Amino acid sequence: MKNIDKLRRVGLRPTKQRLIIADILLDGPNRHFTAEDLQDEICASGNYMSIGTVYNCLKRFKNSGLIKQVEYSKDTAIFDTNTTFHHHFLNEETGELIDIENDKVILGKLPKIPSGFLNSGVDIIIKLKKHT
Amino acid sequence: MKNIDKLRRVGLRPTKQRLIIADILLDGPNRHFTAEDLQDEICASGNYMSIGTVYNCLKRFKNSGLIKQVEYSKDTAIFDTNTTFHHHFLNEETGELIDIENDKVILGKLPKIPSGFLNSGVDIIIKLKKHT
DNA sequence: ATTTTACTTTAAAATGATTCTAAACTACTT
DNA sequence: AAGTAGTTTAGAATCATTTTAAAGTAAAAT
Repeated sequence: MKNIDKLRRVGLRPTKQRLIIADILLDGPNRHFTAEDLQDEICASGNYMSIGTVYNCLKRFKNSGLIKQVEYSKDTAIFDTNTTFHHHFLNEETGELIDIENDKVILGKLPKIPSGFLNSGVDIIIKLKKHT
Repeated sequence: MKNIDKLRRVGLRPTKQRLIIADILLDGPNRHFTAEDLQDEICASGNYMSIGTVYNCLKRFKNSGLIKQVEYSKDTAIFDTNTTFHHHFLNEETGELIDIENDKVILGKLPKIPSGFLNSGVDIIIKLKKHT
């Protein structure tokens, strides 16, 4: 599907800037990135976009389900083009994330959900350090 | 054990400010808190401490293993007096965290750890939303 | 006990990520 | 073609956190 239609389908007006970002994010392979990473790529593609617009677009893309935001990043927000239900390895030294597809993990036993609440998602992070 | 000895045992010089913080954190029941929460409690206890010192102490307490830092907080660092291996429920509406003791969860299947790396810890977050 | 040394605290400035603002712009509707 | 509602922009503002450099303090050495 063309990116202009992906935007329309989720109710986002397809502006020039959103299409630039969609072309970068929604076609290639999955990846993890920050707002600044994306702005650099926009520059590298010969375009320009204010950092405010980059943040604004990322928020809208996320709220529309076109991308996800990784929940457990410290200083800087990390976004993820993989919108399926999945988990992550985290390289503790570099901060690098690697996807773990959902079928690679099975939770054998879950705790009792506090009453009045529903489980609305499980996130698993497996931290990695270099083998000695 | 007296807090002055808990500090000495991990190699932290027991200054007046570290003892104030130790008295607040290391005696009562487990809790989750931010640097600002702690500064408020220090005030409430009739003491004063600059926010820089609060951050500095929290970092040293964490590096010494007296407290932990919750990995998946967005804007503000959240600390945890529960230093055992455990997981969390996250109330998505309020941001409130609830501990899940380790024996309440069993991982039935783990993904293959990338070669050259060791699993250095697993963090599980179960997000909660209010039951309709 | 006094001096010395290394570590700690402090207020304030600096930083860095993110959000807000208000004006200029543009996609869509009429 | 004109109107309107949503969008982009630069720059200011905000907020958590870190850094700075000077003043203070705990522990070690005399």
